[in-house]
Amino acid sequence: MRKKRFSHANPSIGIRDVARHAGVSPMTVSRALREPDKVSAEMRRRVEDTVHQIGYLRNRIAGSLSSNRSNVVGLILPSVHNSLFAHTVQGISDVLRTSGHHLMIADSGYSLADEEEAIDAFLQQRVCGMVLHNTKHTERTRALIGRGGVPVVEIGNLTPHPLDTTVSYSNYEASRTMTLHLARLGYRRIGFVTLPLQDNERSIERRRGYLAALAELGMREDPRLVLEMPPGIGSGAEAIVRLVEIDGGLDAVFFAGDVLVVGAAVECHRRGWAVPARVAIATFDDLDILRYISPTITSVRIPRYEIGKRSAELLLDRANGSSTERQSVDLKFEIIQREST
Amino acid sequence: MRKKRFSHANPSIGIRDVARHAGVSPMTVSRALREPDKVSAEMRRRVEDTVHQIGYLRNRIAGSLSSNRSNVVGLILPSVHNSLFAHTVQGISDVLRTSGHHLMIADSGYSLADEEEAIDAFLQQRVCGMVLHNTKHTERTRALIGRGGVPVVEIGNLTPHPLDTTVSYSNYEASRTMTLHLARLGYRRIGFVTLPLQDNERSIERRRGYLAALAELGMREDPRLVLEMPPGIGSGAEAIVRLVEIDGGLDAVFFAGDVLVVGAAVECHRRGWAVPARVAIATFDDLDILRYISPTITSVRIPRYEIGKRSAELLLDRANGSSTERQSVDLKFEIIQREST
DNA sequence: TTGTAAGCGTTATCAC
DNA sequence: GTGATAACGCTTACAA
Repeated sequence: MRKKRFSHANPSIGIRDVARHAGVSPMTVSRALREPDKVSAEMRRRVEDTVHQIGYLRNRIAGSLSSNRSNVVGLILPSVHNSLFAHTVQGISDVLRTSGHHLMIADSGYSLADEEEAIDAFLQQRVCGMVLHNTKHTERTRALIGRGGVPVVEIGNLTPHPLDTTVSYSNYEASRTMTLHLARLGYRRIGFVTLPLQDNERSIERRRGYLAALAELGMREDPRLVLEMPPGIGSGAEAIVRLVEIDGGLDAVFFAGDVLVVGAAVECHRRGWAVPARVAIATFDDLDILRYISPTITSVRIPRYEIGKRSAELLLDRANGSSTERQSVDLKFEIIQREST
Repeated sequence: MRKKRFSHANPSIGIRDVARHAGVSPMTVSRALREPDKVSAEMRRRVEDTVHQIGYLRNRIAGSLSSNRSNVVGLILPSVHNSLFAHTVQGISDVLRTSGHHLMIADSGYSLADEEEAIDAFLQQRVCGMVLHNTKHTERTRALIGRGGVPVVEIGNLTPHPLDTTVSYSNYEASRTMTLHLARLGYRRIGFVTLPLQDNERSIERRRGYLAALAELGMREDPRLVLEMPPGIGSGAEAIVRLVEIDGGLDAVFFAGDVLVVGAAVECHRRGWAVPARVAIATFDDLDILRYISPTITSVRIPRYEIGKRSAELLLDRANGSSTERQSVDLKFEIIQREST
């Protein structure tokens, strides 16, 4: 016997209502909606008609509980705000949409503790998989994911010890390669501007790549030529001025990310410093604008959309059990040589 | 008698396990976790300890089904990719995080049909509210929302006939005001570059505002001075060239959104067209970069972060029943006068 | 303050 | 191909 509960404000139309109206069992309705092939053509039509008639809306919450499966993927970004991630999110979103999945986004505010909290929350929501931009995590995060039984893809860096699967590129190699590229072009005193290093494996790896290149080249590392700056256009402008003023011999600066280089380019223009004659500049992240401003700016191109796409694909493969192996997919990078170097 | 289902791969730890270990009833565990105040201090501690010990993870799916409440908000954007939305998403995200809610994002690809599909999906997921950027919708979308019983906030335009609540600014007024501003500065032949108008109330309203201003000023509307262009930097460059070449008397161009104006600025610089002497330029959306490039660019400033924040706040008020009235909140805009005009 | 019983709306299982 | 039944893991309502 079913009792009515008073609390439910929304006595919404359920699968049994559809069943009653169509004169079939709830189970048949459920089948007709989820696996139309396992139901006779006529039955399918009858159910679909009834659904439209009475305006039935499937309850995925109930479905998920019953089937112990969900169609929601969680994504954790250092910052929702940062437009660099937009391409990656689009890649993920595009894949999920075509397979009937949904995307939940949280930001970790560049803090490992916040990431942990977000992961905990996602696990409580029983997401079917997670994409993490970070590759550094708290102990408890690793523990949670370890026993969570939920597939995870890390995308910020091709880390040597992934939690599970990783789809990315090597920040170390990209940074090293660009530095070598600058040296090959003849630059001898190369400055480096990094984003905050705290808890950020990507920044740390980029700096490591820069230093490795210097070592290979037999160039002496000079701490005064390495600046740690917050993100932002103004930050890049400030950085180029400080570097040039510290060292008259400086002939190139590599900006390790964000829009720093845009500020630098503008500032050079403003001060009449010829680029690349007076100082060459290069950057990570092939922002659209780099191709348009004058001089056009040399950069590392990262396949951000592709990273989103592939990571979502692999995640879904793992989530539906069609693949069980952990992978490390290296999507590489390119050096785009332009006028600024 | 409870039968075991064979299908469940993850015989995860449930609330009854916690209850057993702690020597209390499941109900008490539930209370201790959701409403700690309604439980004795000692009981609270005992439950919390047990939770940590056995590694229990709340199942929100089950909770939502049972309570007929959810803590997930759905957001539908024309394009996830577009970085202009980043501020708004951040505003929403910040509010949701502090109140224990989650954000699900879908994109409608600038198509009303896709928006409808996304809304249908969100409703199936039983979101507790939705934020829509679009203000134009299909019939069925309106019907779905009408009977959905789920609060909705529209944010793209302060539309006169909102589905429910709206938090935005008037695209019409902003565009009109900027056009009047240009006229007041002495410009007499003002071109207008709009983003695609198809199904986009924002673009349509902006053009309407421009035309209204011309009428007020007694300036004749010239269809050749109105260009509809796709978004993108290159698009803006192309537009300025076409407009200047069409009409030698043109003395200003108002770019109605996106990064169009950046392309225009760069192109003017490249061709040696003095800004604003040869042609003045202005735009919607106070992108960071507009303050840095030379000349700095006049723009409409829209409180994007604030729109996200306020819309999330109102949505939650509606969702938890603490407010039942539909509102139209006008967050206004500002004209930022800079060197380009 | 704590416990008991019933049910949230669906799906897995197994029988027909 | 279709249906009956028992869960899924939690919360509501009410009793103690």
